[in-house]
Amino acid sequence: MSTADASGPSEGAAAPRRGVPEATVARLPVYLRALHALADGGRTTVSSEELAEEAGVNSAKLRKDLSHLGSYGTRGVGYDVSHLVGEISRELGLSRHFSVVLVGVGNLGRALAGYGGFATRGLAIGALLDADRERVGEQIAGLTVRHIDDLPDVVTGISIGVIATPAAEAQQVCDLLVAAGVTSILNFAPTVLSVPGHVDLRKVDLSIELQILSFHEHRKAALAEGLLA
Amino acid sequence: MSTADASGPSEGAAAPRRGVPEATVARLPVYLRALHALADGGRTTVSSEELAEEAGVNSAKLRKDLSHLGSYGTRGVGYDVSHLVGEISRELGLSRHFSVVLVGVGNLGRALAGYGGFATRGLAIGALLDADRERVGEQIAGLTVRHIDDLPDVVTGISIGVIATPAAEAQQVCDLLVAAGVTSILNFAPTVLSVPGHVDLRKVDLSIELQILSFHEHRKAALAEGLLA
DNA sequence: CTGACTTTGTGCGCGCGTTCACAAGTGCGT
DNA sequence: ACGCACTTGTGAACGCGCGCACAAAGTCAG
Repeated sequence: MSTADASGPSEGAAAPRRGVPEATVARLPVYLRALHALADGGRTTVSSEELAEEAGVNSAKLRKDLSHLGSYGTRGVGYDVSHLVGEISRELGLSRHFSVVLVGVGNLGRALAGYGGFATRGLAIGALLDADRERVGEQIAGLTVRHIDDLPDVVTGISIGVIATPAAEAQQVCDLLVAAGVTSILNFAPTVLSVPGHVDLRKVDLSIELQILSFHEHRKAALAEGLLA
Repeated sequence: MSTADASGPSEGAAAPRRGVPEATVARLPVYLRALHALADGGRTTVSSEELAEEAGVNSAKLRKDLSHLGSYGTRGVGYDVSHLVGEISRELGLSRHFSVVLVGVGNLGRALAGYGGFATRGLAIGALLDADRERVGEQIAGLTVRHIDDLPDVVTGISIGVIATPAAEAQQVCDLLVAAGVTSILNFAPTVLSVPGHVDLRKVDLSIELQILSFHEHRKAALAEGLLA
């Protein structure tokens, strides 16, 4: 369960239940977005082929993914758009309307707070925190920034935390969140965090993504030079 | 090669050469960061066990990863920190000092431009573009924002593009980048982009990450309720 | 020089995820 | 009522990546 990477099961001991594969879970939000777009366009049903195209995946994969959360399609017809939206939302827990606490209101934090995609469906930022007294009291996206010292009071009933602080403070903030009862953390700080086993941790590292692209460019360039020689 | 997800090989036809696994490439930047930290701390050698701990991975995995880019360790001793930094940097193409063009200077774009992690080692933003005339001319992180119409002139010699625009404009911007010769794209807009086969595409989707955490919270909660019942 | 200790590099088995290909189910036209 | 066209759901094969466990290789003390 702990230290789950942006792409990896994690898993400790307990978990099975109805076992939806981690890889599938990671794609459900994409399907959901595509379905919303279709619904807004007035569509009521959609075939796996079409939806797969829209989501940028293989149609067989899509069907297998959906089959993991029950069979909600009709052979010969396809899937009912609004019904599928409901089922995926339920599976993702979006119908529970979890709140999120965001720590660190720098440029990235502001971007996240203002990010339409968050509030769009089911998830909403419930609190903003920062260590800088200058920022406390500021209004962002309809919320008032509070001081990090208020963290224990603020996170009552909130189980998801987002860390958008500098790397140096990330582990400390992480520990505070865990101590306050947060059990899922999304880390944007460029550091490896350690958390207790019962806490889910995901990371998004902007510079790593770029370095991976750099690698591919490097490889392409080396290949091209090799061909020239 | 096209439509590579944040976690998946991609692959079209050509590629082998010396074949470093995609999963390994994704971890190299993490090792690199840990190594820099060790070097700054004055360390000259490090064992796989130690470095693995620092990077949050299994030590066997670390050794296998490093073995993919040649054997640079000394049995009984460990790895030479600075030498390893050089080798990983070379493998990632960071010694080529690629420049990056960033399109979209909203909150997210600003965050990216100011992100220390970028410039840190080998990669630097070479140009900022935006469609909003209000923002053109503005100075951000030492660069002047230019208009998107200048894209063809600006990206000369730049092969990596970052898209931080709203979803609606992303595909259009993507096409412009590709037309201008960019062959690697990092997309932050919440949309599925399509690119020609020779272009590498990675995406970072903030809301998807949160929805995945929501799923895990949902599952934990359901499990707890199940135990109570 | 020898032997004990440390650490790397890797062969092997296992499980997950992807994909193909097809059987089974559904609606529509005649 | 019947068959045809369409689409789902899944069995099976394949390949990748992970982690264990160990042999090879090097260091250091005496």
